[in-house]
Amino acid sequence: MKKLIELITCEVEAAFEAAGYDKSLGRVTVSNRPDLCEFQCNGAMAGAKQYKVKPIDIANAVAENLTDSQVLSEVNAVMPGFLNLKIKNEFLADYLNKMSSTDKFGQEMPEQGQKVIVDYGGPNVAKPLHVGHLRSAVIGESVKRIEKFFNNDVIGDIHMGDWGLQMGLIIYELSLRKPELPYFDDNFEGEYPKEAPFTISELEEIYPTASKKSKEDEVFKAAAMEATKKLQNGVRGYRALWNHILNVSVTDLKKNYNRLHVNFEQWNGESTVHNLIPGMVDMMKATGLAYLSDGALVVDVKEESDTKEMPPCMILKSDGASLYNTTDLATLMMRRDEEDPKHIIYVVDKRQGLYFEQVFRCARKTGVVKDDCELTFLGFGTVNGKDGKPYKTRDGGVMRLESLLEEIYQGMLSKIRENTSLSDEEACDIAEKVALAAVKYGDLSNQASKDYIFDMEKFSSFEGDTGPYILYTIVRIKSILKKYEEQGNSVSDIDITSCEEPSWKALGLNLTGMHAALESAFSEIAPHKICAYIYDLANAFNRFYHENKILIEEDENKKRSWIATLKLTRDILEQCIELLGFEAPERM
RNA sequence: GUGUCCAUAGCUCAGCUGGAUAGAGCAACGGCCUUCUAAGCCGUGGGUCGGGGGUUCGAAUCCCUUUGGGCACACCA
Repeated sequence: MKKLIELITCEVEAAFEAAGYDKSLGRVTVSNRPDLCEFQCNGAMAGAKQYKVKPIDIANAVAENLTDSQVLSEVNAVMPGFLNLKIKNEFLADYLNKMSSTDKFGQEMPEQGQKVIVDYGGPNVAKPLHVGHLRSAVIGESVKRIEKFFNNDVIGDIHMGDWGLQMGLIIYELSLRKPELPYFDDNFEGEYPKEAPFTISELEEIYPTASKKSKEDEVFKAAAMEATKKLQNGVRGYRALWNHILNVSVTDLKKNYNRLHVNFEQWNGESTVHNLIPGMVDMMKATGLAYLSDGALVVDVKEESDTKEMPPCMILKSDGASLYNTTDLATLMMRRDEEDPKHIIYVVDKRQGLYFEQVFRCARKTGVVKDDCELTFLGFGTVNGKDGKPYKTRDGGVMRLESLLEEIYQGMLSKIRENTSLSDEEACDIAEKVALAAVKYGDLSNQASKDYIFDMEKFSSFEGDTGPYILYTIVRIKSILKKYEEQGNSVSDIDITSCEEPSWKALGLNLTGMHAALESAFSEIAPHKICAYIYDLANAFNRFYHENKILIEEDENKKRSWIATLKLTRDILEQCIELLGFEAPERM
């Protein structure tokens, strides 16, 4: 269904036309002066020059044509030429009823969905997740849900780093520690053990140790590179070991991501496209686009319009080994052939912006993506501590995602226990939900591209523009609806009818704003627009709640209408937080 | 050096396809619970939107310039 603002715009456009002016001047926006009006149109001032007429004269003429509008209750032309508009309460009530009874609240969307892939530029295998991975996961999950809401067929690919030197480092370090393992015996022909010879915690210790050694010790590094090569060449024992590393890591990753309610349809990684690389490289060489420069195979991606330096995109290192670029390009090629996506969104650290620009250009030039496939780089900013520097633990180490979530969860749990006397089981369930909302809302309410300060106290304080505030609002509504039902009433199939309470109208107008909010969140790939919207909506509801006693309202019709309005408010809020990737408990 | 992003209240941030008095939250202060959850609501104080110039009837918003930051700049990912 059409957005409310479009319906009003239609009215005003017609009035402009009837007054002899261009109808494009009739664009209506939400008022920035709620004390004066609900909607406004500034077209009279824009048109004054064009028609050489005073803006106020145009505004007056247009207002004249709107006197018997079915939509508008009030039209005022004020100096210097604003058109201040208010809509009829009955019209609003009608509109809200239509929203209630229409699928997805009447949100307009493309009829034909398209295939979209979200690439999380994933975590490295064998390295613990940290706050940086939080952003990718949380933003990516929300983007995925928004895409899905708008009828797109969306695939999330975690895209792990599972193939480079890091794997060689781990394998080589392991060969020093446990040389007796059959994986290192070239003559071993039996079946390798099913159990991995290490746990996730050991793995997480081995990798940084080996990484450090390789930076300090050339010999170690060379041996690790040799191990990498053997792995990539398919040496049996190394492959078996690699599988163990992968399995142990993936199991751990799934545990963490499950807690975040983040899911991936694909668990691809750099290794997935290993076999595609030779063919791709040959193709790039054959077309003459790839050439040797300082020993490395590169593709020029410079364009004439560039004002900045644009280094070529490297396909192979001078030693002939593949690198990040190679696997990303090969992945694009694989997706082209297997999924044929129309849009690929990379949710990765914004510092990789230039790198992705190179990859995108190279991909276009060499045809590994089709022309009809849009490529988007959704770069996110750094998570900082209160000192404005990258987030660390108290002793300066990297904060593990696991510990971070646990800390917030424990904080929530003790607060909930203070305030309520719920069963342990319910308290834990609520704490988990509220903690998740706190973390996700805290992240998503910022623009993705900006750095933000991760302030555990702020997120746990439950006050102001936070996830818990949104949940609390929803729980309040649920509680009222439940009480209403307990009084023997049904909350479904009730119509909203208009009333005179300003706080009701303010709430209603806010509800109609959902369409524009979700639409811009979708088109701009900006979950924070949803946060801003539901915060406003929650405020509007809480104001209404405090000004009116719903359950003891004596006018039965009014009461029923209010209940229906509450139900719509709850449904929209829950829809929105679902798009953000969290949910509300029944009580809190 | 080149490019890019940023600079708005004491702090953290909205607002940026130009519009009327620049908004929230936190912090400070003052009200509101015998009535649907006070994790709430209402109110007060707090700003030359980094500086300068320009375009415009109108600029936090667009353009130029300047200062101060962050980040990136082929064999890491």
